[in-house]
Amino acid sequence: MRDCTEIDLSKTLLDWYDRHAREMPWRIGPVDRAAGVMPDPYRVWLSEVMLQQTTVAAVRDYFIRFTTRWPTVKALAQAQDDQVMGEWAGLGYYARARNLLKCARVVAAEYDGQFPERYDELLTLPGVGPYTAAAIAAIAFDQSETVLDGNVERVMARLYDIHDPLPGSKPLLKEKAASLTPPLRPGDHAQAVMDLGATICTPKSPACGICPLYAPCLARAAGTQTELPQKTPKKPKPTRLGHIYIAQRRDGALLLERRPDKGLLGGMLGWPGSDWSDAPVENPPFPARWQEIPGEVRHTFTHFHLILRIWTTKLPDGFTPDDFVIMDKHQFKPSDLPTVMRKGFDLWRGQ
DNA sequence: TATGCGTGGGT
DNA sequence: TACCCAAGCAT
Repeated sequence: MRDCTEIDLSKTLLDWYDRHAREMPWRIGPVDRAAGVMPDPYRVWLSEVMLQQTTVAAVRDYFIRFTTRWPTVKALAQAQDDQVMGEWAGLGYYARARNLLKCARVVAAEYDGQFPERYDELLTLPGVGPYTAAAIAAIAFDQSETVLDGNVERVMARLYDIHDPLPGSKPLLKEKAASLTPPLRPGDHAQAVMDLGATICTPKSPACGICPLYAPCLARAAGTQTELPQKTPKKPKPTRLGHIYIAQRRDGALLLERRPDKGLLGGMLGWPGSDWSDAPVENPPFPARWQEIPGEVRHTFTHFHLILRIWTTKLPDGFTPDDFVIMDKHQFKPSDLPTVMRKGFDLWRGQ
């Protein structure tokens, strides 16, 4: 049972959304939605997976390329793994791409290409967690589910002036968010809260002066909005070192490797190399006169900084070492590489 | 509950 | 520069 205040807040938010909703390739705007147009669940799912920990600006072009190449979940389910990994290259968190394919194949095979509509059933799909399941149920199927992402956490922490630190405060924030979720237009409501968090209730300098929730916001009243939400402090990132080896044949073909599915950059194409550590052990893919090229690659992952040295040599004709991939000049695309590997390629090509 | 997992943009 | 942050999930 909700009291009148939450209903009022929800209506205020929807009114604001009706006027200020952002346009996105995967979104059905409030006007079309009011006319009965519903989004394609495949596109909602794909966009939500891409948007996990990733900005709208970074996702837009990837989403267009994916949906152009694979317009339906059945089409995606039939794609080859390396084609999907290549198309995902540069977007990061590559386990998402592997789970994307798994999920597409489950939906194609077990659901005849129709996404399930219920939260708990969505939650069983690979790569679909509590946020994404709620987002799909609310946005694609207008079910009254509550999304809790970074935006919603921030908006709720401020609206209710909650100082308990994340992630411990998640249950409380979810409870607050649920109390605002309306029985009607839950999809628009979910997108409204997230739009508010992305454009008004921003992390650094929230635009409280133009916020539709200015009046009821407890943090704004207390002047604590920029301190919220509180987060437990992060650990410092160590710096690791490594070597990579780029070998090219006379005809231009390159020696690469497909990385194992588990772990960092799992399933992606990359250059053969050493381990990444304080004292990496040099580990060329075959014995040769390897030359170190000037400069280094610097890259930062989620939990460590990396400095890579680049070594190069000629790849002998007719040489096909086990556990490596030889890519012809015309089939190799730098854009198929994860960014750290593309940086290595760029440095090598530029010298 | 804590940790591993990418990348690019903003300040 | 060195953080912080972004529509989280799997283990």
